[in-house]
Amino acid sequence: MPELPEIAVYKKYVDATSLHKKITEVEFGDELLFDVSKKELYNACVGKEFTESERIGKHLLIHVEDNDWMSLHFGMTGGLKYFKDKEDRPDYIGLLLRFNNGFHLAFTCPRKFGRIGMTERPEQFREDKNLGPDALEIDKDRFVEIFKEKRGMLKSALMDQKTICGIGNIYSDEILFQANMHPESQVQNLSESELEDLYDVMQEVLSTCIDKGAQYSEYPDNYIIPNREEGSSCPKCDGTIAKIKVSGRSTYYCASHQKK
DNA sequence: TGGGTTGTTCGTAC
DNA sequence: CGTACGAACAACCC
Repeated sequence: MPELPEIAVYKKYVDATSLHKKITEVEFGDELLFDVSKKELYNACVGKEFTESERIGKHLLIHVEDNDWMSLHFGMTGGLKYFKDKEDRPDYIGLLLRFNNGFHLAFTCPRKFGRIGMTERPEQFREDKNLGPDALEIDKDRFVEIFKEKRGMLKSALMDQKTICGIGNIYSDEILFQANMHPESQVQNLSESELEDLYDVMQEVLSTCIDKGAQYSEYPDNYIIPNREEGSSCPKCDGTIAKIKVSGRSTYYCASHQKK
C-alpha cells in the first residue's frame, strides 16, 4: 500500500537486507521497465552490489556500485520481498535479483502499475519526474510559502506530487482528519497559522506511521485509516464518517469535526 | 456479477 | 500557466 510511509519502510527493508551483497543474477517477470531495457538493467547489476538507497516521495532509488541508480515506483500494489527458499517465492514478480548469499529480492506488483527504471542520480530523477519537495523533508517555512501560492482544493494540493511529493489518497485523508480540515477546503482560504498547523500534523502523521512500520493495525486509535468506511463512527468525535469524491478519488472524512 | 481499489498520465475544458 | 475532470492503464478482491 505504497505512499510515503510505506516507501520509507521499504527503504529500511532494502537497507537491512540487500546492500553490500554481490548480485549474481537478474530475472524479469511481468514487464514493468520504462526508459531502460532488460539488457541494460541486467548488465548494470550483475556482478555489482547495491551501496545505498534514497527515497524521494513515493519512489525508491537504489544505487548500483560504480553505476546508475535503479528507480522503483510501486504503483498501487507494488511490494518487496527478500527470501531464500523456493516456497517463499512470491507471486506477481516483476523483477527478481539473486545475491551471492542465496537470497533473492523480489519486486512484486499484481496490478502492474509499478515501474522500474535507471537514473543517473537522485536529483536528476527528481527533476525529470517534476517532483516537488518531499513531504517529510520540506521545512515549515517552505511548506507555507508553497501552499500560500496554491489554489484549489486542499486534498488535491496535498496529493499533487509536483507541489510536494509522497502523499496519496489514504494519507491525505488521515492528515486532514487529524488537522480537523475539510478535504474540499480551498487552499487560498487558509491562514498562515492554519498552514503551519497543517504542516505540523503532516509531519506527525507521517512519522508516526513510519514508526509503526506502515502497519494499519498498529496505528493510533484515533486514526481514520483503520475506520475508512462510510457510516462508521468517527474515532475522534461523535460524528459519522462520510464518503465523497475529491480529485476523482474516494475520500473519507468526518463532517462533524472537519469543516470547510 | 459488477463495482471498487492505496498511483500516474493524458486529453480536454476553463 | 494552473486547476478540474474523466478515462485509461491491469488485475485482484469482495
